[in-house]
Amino acid sequence: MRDFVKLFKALSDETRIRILKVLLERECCVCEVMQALTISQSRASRNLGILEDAGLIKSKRDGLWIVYSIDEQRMKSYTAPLIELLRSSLVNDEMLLQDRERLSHAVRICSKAMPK
Amino acid sequence: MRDFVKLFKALSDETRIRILKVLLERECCVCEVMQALTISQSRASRNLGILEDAGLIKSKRDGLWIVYSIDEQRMKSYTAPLIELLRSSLVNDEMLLQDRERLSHAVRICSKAMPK
DNA sequence: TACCTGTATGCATATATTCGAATATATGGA
DNA sequence: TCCATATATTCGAATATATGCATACAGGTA
Repeated sequence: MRDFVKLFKALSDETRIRILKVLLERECCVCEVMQALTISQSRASRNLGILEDAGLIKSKRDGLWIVYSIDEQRMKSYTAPLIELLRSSLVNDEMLLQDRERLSHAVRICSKAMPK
Repeated sequence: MRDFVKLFKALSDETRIRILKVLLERECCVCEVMQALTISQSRASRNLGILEDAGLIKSKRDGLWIVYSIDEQRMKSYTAPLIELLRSSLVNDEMLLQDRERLSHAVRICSKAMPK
């Protein structure tokens, strides 16, 4: 039986919803997510891990970076309606506008870009 | 903006998933839910309330009883894919088989039927 | 090897959630 | 009005979750 509880738990957090919406725009490495949402590195990493563990996103290594993206393979199965649900809510999402704006200026090198 | 977090929080609990699946079978009053799942009265009432607050189910009074049911009106909007997701998982659900069996014997009068 | 950098994780803490037991509320009948 | 009963709510304890800080880990480079 599919683990609905784990799936919905992963979705029941505002930070993770924001991350998913940003990932619907394009794939991101951890440092881009933290810049887009202006959250800490550990917070970004941990929440990305929870989303991945729930099967909503996947990761691949690209040099020093770990790049996360919506798991299109799974989307075709049971997570598809969930992703569609998120997609349908992208309009008039003020928070997403800000996250997207910051993402457009995000760079892959964090330490210098984000002294904090 | 739709309150996804509240919606998914409501779904991220095994008791509430079981309740939803039972309600997909047929509408139930609180005491039928508690008998079907063999849970306490306060637990049944509280979790039904959470599901209702999230907009997944609705309630109507029938004499002494409050009867809960899937909110078909909302199903047509954004909760539809969620309900479909649940429906698709009804097969091979061992727990549901048991809940359903107990529901078939449930009666509307609790105090005598469930001395506990 | 040694070092730098991006990411993951262990730990402590603040907050949130869940539950049972007890109590409050609401409806219907005598 | 008074009582019985179905449901809702409050309270406290146990447990789970989210986060920051510090540190460990891993890949790239010299």
